[in-house]
Amino acid sequence: MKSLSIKDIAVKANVSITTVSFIINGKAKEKSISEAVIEKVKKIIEESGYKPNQIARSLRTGNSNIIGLIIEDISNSFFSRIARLIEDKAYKRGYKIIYSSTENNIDKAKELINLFKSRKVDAYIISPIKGIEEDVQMLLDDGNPVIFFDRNLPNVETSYVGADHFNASYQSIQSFIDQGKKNIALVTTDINVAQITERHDGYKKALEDNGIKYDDNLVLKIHFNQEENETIEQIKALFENKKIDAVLFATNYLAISGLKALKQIDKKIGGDFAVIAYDDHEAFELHTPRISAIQQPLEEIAEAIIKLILNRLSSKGKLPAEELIIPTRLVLRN
Amino acid sequence: MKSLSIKDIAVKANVSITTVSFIINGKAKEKSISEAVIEKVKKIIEESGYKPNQIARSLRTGNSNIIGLIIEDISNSFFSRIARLIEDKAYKRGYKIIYSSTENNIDKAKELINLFKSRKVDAYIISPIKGIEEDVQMLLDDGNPVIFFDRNLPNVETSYVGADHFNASYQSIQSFIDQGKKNIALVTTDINVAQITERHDGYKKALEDNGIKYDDNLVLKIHFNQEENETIEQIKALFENKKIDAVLFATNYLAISGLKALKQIDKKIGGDFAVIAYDDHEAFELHTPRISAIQQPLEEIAEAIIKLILNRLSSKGKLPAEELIIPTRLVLRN
DNA sequence: AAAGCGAAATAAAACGATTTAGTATGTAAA
DNA sequence: TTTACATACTAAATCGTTTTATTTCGCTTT
Repeated sequence: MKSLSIKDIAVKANVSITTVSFIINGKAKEKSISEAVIEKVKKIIEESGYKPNQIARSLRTGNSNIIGLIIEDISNSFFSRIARLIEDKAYKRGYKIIYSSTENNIDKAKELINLFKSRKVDAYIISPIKGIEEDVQMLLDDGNPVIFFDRNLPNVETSYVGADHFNASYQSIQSFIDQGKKNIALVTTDINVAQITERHDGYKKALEDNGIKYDDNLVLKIHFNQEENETIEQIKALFENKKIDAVLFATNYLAISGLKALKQIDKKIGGDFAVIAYDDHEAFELHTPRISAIQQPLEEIAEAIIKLILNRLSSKGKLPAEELIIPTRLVLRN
Repeated sequence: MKSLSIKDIAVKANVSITTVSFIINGKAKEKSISEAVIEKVKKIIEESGYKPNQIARSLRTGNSNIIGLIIEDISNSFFSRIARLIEDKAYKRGYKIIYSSTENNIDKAKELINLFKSRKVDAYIISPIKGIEEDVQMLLDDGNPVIFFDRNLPNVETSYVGADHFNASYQSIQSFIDQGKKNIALVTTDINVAQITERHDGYKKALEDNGIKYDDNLVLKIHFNQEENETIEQIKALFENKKIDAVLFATNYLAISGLKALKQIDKKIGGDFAVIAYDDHEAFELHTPRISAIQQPLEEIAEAIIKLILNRLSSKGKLPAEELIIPTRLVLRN
């Protein structure tokens, strides 16, 4: 069964397509359509269950009411939660979200941008990776709103919403030091993005400010796409070979692997060994003992992203790039 | 800057739009376009970076190469993992996924179906809830492929992929009984979907088959949309007021809440008190002691869904509805 | 009665692709 | 020489909307 078109409605109501279109789009008054006709047409639309074809509409108007969301991995709880919040908020304002995961693969990220471009999404929300600067710049040059979140690309001038990774990391290390820890390790990833280097820098700075010498041997960089088992082995090696009394995990999935590693070598978390994880996770509250974590205010981040996007969409001219750095919360669980 | 259209390419190459279209769509040979022209046009497309406007293409061909995925909640790890797998597999076959969460809200689910319909998605993958039968039936009547997963709606005849919830539940209870447990509780939700009632039925049947009387007081039905704190209080009440030596949690988020509750009342999991959770979760492996869980084979489920969808998309005629019941795996962690 | 004007409605172009039904040309078969 | 047919290519219709420009009509005004 073919679905109804505006033409079918026009025929049924015995008016022109134009008239129906004006009524659908709330321009009836403005275009001085008579009350009687408005009523008649609305009734027919109601009864027939007609819904305008969004594809035709998009083709004509050039916008899709779709926002593209490009993230690292939808199955990571940080991203899936943010996605859910963004989806909710966008939905309430009449926008749909399409999301897709890059898996930190530059080619896939580029492909996704092209795909979204050919689908004429109205705006892009991207958690970017290095190597896509040019592609993003092209989007911007074409006048598309683009918001980065979680991570930033220094050479691209567009708005950014993210947590204060540097300070979050700094404070965690400071709290270790306040507890009297001296040999503080950092387990991080080797992906080259601002958010990760900021976390690394905060670690360094906190040590230096407290007169502790930075030791590269206490920093473990895990390769992004490797098997979890290998990660666990590397973390075990770190703890077995070095004297360490505190560790900051730079992402929640690293922390999960780390906890597994600690369990395997039976290293207890407690008085003389402390752990903090970046990004909270359900497992941390439940763990015995409970694991301290840096919480990013997801709700605030999502809200900020949507606000920026909608501002850009509603204003014709280009707005200056804004940077929103949102403070994190260190939840110490002991 | 306006993006290029097929017309621009045609002008540049000094051929007709038709010719360009044939070449883009790989019909050049079939339509006997000369090798020289093919080369020339391809070169121009390459150099200019032209990408066909998918919206125009969709309008004309009537299909979008988009599959709509309607789930309960993308931030639930079961769904986000499935989503990721489906996305991956679909992507490799040239399909995009748009997903959206219903939050178990009938109106939102209906709205989503309409939204996807007006966007002309090629197929629907739905984890359905009661109350949307008519809407789905309309989709089917219009010839749209619809696949249910995780849950089924008995009165709608369409393909379904899901785990063997009844047996999973049955086996869990049987394993409790084999360990000598007698007072076995079930913590489940009050949402009225097949998958949840099947889990309940499996619980009942296993008890009966072992000569244990079913006791409604040992079954706690948690209201779906309530605050987690309330859930925890209810679970605490259950354990404090009844003599219970084993419990099956019917979803992973209930298990998470349950573990929190057990921690609060300091009830230890071990020899004389056993726990199994439906759907595995990272927290369970890490928990002390480790928590047993029923694993659904996500990869298999995703693969089955995609296969069914693609079959339906490639065959013109309607195929008979298929039901794929996939066995689960009970992982006992002690 | 002609001109002017506002109200009410519409015809037709446009968006950017696909596809049907051609046309023009050269060559082989009758 | 005509017919047939393959080759190489294209004009124009079409998908379902939005939107610009235009028409039609009745009513005032001069």
